[in-house]
Amino acid sequence: MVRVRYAPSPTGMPHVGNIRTALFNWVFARHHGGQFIVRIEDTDRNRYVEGSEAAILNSLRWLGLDWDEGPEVGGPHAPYYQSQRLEIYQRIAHQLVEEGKAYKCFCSQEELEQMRAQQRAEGAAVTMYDRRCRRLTPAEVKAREESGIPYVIRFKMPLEGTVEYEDLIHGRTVFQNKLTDDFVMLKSDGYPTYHLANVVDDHLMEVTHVLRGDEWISSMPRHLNLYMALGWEPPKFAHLPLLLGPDKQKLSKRHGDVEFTEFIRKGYLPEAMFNFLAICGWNPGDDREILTREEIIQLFSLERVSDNPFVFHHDKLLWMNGYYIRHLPKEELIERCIPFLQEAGLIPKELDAATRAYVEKVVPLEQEKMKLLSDAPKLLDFFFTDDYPIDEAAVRRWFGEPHIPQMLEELIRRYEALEPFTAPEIERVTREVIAWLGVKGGEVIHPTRVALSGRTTGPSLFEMIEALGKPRVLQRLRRAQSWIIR
RNA sequence: GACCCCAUGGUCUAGUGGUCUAGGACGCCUGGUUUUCAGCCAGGAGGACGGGGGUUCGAAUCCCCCUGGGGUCACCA
Repeated sequence: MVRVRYAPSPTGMPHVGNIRTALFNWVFARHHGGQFIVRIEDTDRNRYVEGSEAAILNSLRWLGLDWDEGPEVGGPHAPYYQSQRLEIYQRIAHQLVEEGKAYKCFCSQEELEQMRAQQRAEGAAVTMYDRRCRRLTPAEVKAREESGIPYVIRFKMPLEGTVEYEDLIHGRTVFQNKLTDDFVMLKSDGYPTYHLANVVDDHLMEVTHVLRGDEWISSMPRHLNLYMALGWEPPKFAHLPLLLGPDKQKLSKRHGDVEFTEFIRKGYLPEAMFNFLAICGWNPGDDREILTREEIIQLFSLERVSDNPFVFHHDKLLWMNGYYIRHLPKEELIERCIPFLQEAGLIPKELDAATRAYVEKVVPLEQEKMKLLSDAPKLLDFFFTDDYPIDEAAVRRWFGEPHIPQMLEELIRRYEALEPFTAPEIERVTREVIAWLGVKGGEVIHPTRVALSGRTTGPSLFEMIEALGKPRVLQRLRRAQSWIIR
């Protein structure tokens, strides 16, 4: 039975790279008919960010990544919050001390800083804990404990030898033990560090595969040695390629929009995000890139996960989102656009039947142009309000043309009498006006569009006129008469 | 700096010794369609596969070195 886990730390808003890791774990579990566990690694009391856990869980739900064990749903290995499992880590840490595999370190922050400064002064490019407390005699330890000096528990890294493992993505990797210092397992506040808590929980929760970012590779000697010291069989490891910013640095806040909730807010579709995240470092082995969730689950394999870092460019995501929007059934598109139109204040929170019908008529007109659901308000504002931007340059371009006064007059006269007020009929009479004026189609169509929407681009004109409705059209055409430049 | 990871057009990726004069996608350009934009359709530019050595009849594909980029070196995860 495959068991994987996503182990976020509630120290900030979730990040795309982080959610990508969650998605890979979820897909891997579902592919193998295994279980997906969510475990909250809230062991850093200083960096805890209120609300981030909810944001993380909501992001998973939004993407449709359901978890078999974890917060809210519980499970056989509860609790799934590390802050509620402190006794376990403490017990194990002290057990390792008793077995001589770990030791108490009484060095203060100041002392450590001093040590590092000293090492740097001596020309060391990198500092390493000098293991001074590892050499303390039992009597010295006892004395310090009795005088109440706070301590941490450090793991005794082997001073020589190597550890190696077979990474499911990178292959065999070897590390020299002497290069890693005696890392802290248990902090002086009694909380475990990532290394301890992670190893302990992955073992206790019977995790079979650890899929996490490449940045963790360098922690492998710690984790491997811990597993050995505890006499536990380590799970299989697969380190996923890092997501990079356009400058090839590890993706972070300074690269702009990387907060996952920001993508949700902007109007990306969950199915598009799911698809895109899945191909961030993975491919099905053929030319397909647009894949359904089912296809991804079915085709997923760690062998097809790339081992080179992935530069995250928004272009392609945006394209893919537009693709998914274009392929959305109309009713679906309408439902998803409504909240964005409400948010923009274009329609009320409570929709009456007439407004709803109007929305249903208008939204599909711009479906193919939308890249984001949040484009809807910008694209459609003039349908809902008279307070929309007017392209002044376009007005100057058209409203000095000699045929405009007559054109407006004719259009108003004919539209007013037109029944039914439908696109084909509107097109018919508009073309009559064009013929009557003896001008090219565009010379009527373009200025009319400007008169009705304030801009030079938009939906197909006749459909747009039908949707706007006769009263609004007449009112705007009359207003446009005041724009005429003589 | 040390250790580790990575190296195919701007970006993502296919490619696991010959079928590659390197395929696909995004982006870019051109043309077509159309009342505009978008979309759609059709074309196009852009890589001698980071460099150098090998191995081999034959290498983008295997090996070595170099170079470049990245990650990690906390009582953060």
